Amino acid sequence: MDDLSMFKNISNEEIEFMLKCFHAIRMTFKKERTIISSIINSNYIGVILSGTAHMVKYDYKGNRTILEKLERDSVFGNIFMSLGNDISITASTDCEVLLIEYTHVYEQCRKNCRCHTIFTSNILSLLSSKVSELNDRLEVLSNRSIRDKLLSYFGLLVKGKSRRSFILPFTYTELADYLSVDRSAMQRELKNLKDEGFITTNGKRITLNY
Amino acid sequence: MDDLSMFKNISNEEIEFMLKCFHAIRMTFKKERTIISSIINSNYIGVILSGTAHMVKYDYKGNRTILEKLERDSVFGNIFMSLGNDISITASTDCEVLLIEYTHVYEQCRKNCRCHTIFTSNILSLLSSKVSELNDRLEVLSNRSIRDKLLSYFGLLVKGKSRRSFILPFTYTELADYLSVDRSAMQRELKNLKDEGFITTNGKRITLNY
DNA sequence: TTTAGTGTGTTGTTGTTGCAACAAATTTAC
DNA sequence: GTAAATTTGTTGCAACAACAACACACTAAA
Repeated sequence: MDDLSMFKNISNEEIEFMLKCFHAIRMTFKKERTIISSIINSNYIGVILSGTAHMVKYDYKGNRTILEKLERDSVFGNIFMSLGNDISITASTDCEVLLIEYTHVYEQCRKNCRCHTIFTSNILSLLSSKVSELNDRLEVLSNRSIRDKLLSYFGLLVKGKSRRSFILPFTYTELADYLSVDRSAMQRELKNLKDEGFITTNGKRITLNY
Repeated sequence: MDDLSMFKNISNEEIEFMLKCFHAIRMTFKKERTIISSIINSNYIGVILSGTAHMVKYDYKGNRTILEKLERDSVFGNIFMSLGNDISITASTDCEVLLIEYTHVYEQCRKNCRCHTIFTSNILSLLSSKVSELNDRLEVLSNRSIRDKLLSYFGLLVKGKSRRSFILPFTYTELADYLSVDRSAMQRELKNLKDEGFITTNGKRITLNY
């Protein structure tokens, strides 16, 4: 349990104590079952303990978009993403989740435990990474052309790395979704980038030559 | 001072005490001056006390994107937005800001003051709203056409309001930047929407007829 | 092993968007 | 109150991207 980001630097004994204090709920969900109901979604913060789940969105046409893939350690709840009627979280395999009421995140109880302070600080860190992630995506999407979106995204993937090469963490179809562009148009642009020598690809391995 | 979101539920005396404890810095900036320097940006969280500022990004072609408009109570800093070389915060009028070191947000000092706990909780709230805001912007930008971007953005502006009418919080030039589209193309699309009867405009007041 | 499902790669066509350029209106500065 | 700067509104044109449609590769299931 102490390997979860939200419990970082908290001992297992302390965690056990906190979870009791928080009246945390442990639930299991069968594959394909909906984890988030509107009741839960307004008051709880959840973390996946085992299995995988998808955060999905249905648009007005009924098209399903996977907003996020959740696995052990992934956190969800209204603080991280305003979950409206159109968004839900569904178990993609059998999975186990831990649910904690918001109140405990926002307010320290009287006891003023050391672990609670750390817990809050951990949630703060998680939220901060979330913001960073969203900002990255925004930076990519704010490019006007597919070419610039691709280059901007590739730039993020090699940022801070020594080699200007990386393995795409998506299928190409998913990449098009992430960039919010037409897949075939993206494919065409990738081809152009290859032909012009800007990039070299080998399956999902992409190398930037600039 | 106690009207600022980050100091919500904290008395002015406590605030004064905290600011001393935090070694908070108060600075003023003349119009058009850059507020964020790389030194400040890595270690501080800032809040605008008076005046207005813009968080802007320039891409390699020189296109300007307004990432955010900042006014009294707006908070900025790396937890809220990874500020790179291409992003800066510029005073759009003379303004005054308060700067607090990160350390104080993440870590409680020994004293374990009530106000510090509340302060952290307030920052948590702010971050959470930030996430929500970014998600909104992402939803807008993930639309593939200018028309859908506009309609999606207008939809957000009337969400929860009784009247399907609002005053645009931007100039039209700024709106184009916000949507990451060409201004003239956006203007053309607005004209189409008007001609087709979807919207009615009167200066910056826009009414949705659907 | 066949079949269904999904991902990849490609192309023609059509509608949309970015760009450049300009005039008119409005705001801001002096 | 006038000049300067910015915003708004328009248009033609060229470039671009979405869409649709298809073939092929690969994977998983029956």
